[in-house]
Amino acid sequence: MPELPEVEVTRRSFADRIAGARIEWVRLGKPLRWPLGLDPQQLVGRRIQGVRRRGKYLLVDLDPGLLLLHLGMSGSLSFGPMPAGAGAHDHFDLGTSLGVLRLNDPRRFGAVVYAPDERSAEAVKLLGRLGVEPLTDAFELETFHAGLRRRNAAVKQVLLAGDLVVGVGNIYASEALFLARIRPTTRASRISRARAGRLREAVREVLARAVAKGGSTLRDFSNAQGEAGYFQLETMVYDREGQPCRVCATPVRAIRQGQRATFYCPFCQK
DNA sequence: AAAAGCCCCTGGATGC
DNA sequence: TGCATCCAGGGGCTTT
Repeated sequence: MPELPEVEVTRRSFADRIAGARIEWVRLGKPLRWPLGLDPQQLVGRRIQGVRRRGKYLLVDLDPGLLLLHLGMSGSLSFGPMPAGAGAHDHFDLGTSLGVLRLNDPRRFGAVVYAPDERSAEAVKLLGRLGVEPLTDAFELETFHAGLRRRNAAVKQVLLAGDLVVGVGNIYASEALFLARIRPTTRASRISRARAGRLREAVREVLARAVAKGGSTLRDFSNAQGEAGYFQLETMVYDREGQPCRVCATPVRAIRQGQRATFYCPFCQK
């Protein structure tokens, strides 16, 4: 599920509602990817100042400290009135004066990690290698092209790696490469400046559109208000193997790169 | 330094 | 209906 658009949509769906809340209790379910890193009781009494996003991480700013929250492959958050009970996959509850923030994550690839501040070892370990934010002015063509040129791997895998640019997961990598008319198997080092420019624009376009559509709900994604997204209804190639390309009607092709599915149009993408 | 594989975990779809 | 197999939106870690 959650790539940059889903995480950002989630953030927007509860950030304003939770800001200013006081933490009153914490409930932990089964272990997530990493331990919280702090006695949960230590969180009680702290105020939530706001919620930011970095890549696919949510940063819940506390006073003091912060929680780094990741949705993994199957996580979703909800924030609202006290739920009746906890389900089998509800693995983290933050009870606050303004409502309960709950992480539901069947596969438990997600995580909630406490860090004393953004420069602490705990935070740097998770955020330190992240690339530039694609929807900001910091995503510059010069730097992007230079980064691509020094990588020999397939451009799709370089996008997924997240150290050049963050937030592009498996769905949006295929979609962005389609928009840019670049074949996913192209070695990043061989992408011209002009094509890098197209790719940069395509990444921004596809992520911004997905945010506007509330993200993609493939199986079970919903934002913290329980609302589904609709971007999956307009994907150009993702999960459309054998179906006609929406531009040229050539059947969409599926391949595997690094144990992940890639979709592209063999006619439109060179 | 970069790239390729492995693995964490559960559930849904598919095939026999 | 039951069981085995494969696949899934991520990404850190280890090995080449």
